[in-house]
Amino acid sequence: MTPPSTPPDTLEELQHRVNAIAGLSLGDLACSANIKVPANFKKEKGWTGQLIELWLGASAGSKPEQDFVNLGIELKTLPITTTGKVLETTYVCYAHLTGNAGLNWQNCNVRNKLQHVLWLPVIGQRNISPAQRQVGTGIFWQPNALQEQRLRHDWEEHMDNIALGNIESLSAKAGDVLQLRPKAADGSVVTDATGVDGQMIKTRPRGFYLRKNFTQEIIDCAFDR
DNA sequence: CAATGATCATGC
DNA sequence: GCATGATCATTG
Repeated sequence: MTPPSTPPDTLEELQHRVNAIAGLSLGDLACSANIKVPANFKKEKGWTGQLIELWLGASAGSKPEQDFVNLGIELKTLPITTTGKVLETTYVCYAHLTGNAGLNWQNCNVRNKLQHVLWLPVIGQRNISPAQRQVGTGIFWQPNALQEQRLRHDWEEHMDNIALGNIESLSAKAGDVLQLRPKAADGSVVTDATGVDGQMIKTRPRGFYLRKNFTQEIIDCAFDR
């Protein structure tokens, strides 16, 4: 088995690719693709995601759009335990801290990405080596009305705070399902933002993240629990 | 011991 | 620096 060289043309094709790697370990997938598996993810934290992208034929790159643009689907790997518990929060996208006038929930990047996502659970327990971690069954998900409402509520609250110059007092504690956290190579990276008095300030870049309770709910629902 | 805040790799 | 892929590790 080798990784596909083209993106999937249809949802069915994508589903087949997902089914083909379900149950396999990251070691199997890396070996078949001639890639070396890191001993741990202290470095190369995005390794799993990039390996799965390769196997599903996702268009690589850092473009702010879905992984499968033609299908309108976003791919997310989700680290879980063998008993199905979500281990980490999920990065959604970069948060712009200025120039957000005219941006609303309907046209924002968060909604655009979460409109239709393919969740791929992967064992992520640290006591299981990366090579041995198994890929689970893919879950095609679209937010229901209530889920979208909760996401929208948190998103609007965060965006209001950003616009009002409260970015420095915003912590990851805000938001029931969607949080704002630092997102940068290290603490030296800064970007423009609006300060409390409306002046331009420099602050650490932020990103939107999905809380664990939210993603847990998605997989529980998918496994009918 | 979960969650927040920090950090790693890569390609512009 | 921005944006993608995320997990690490200190701390409350």
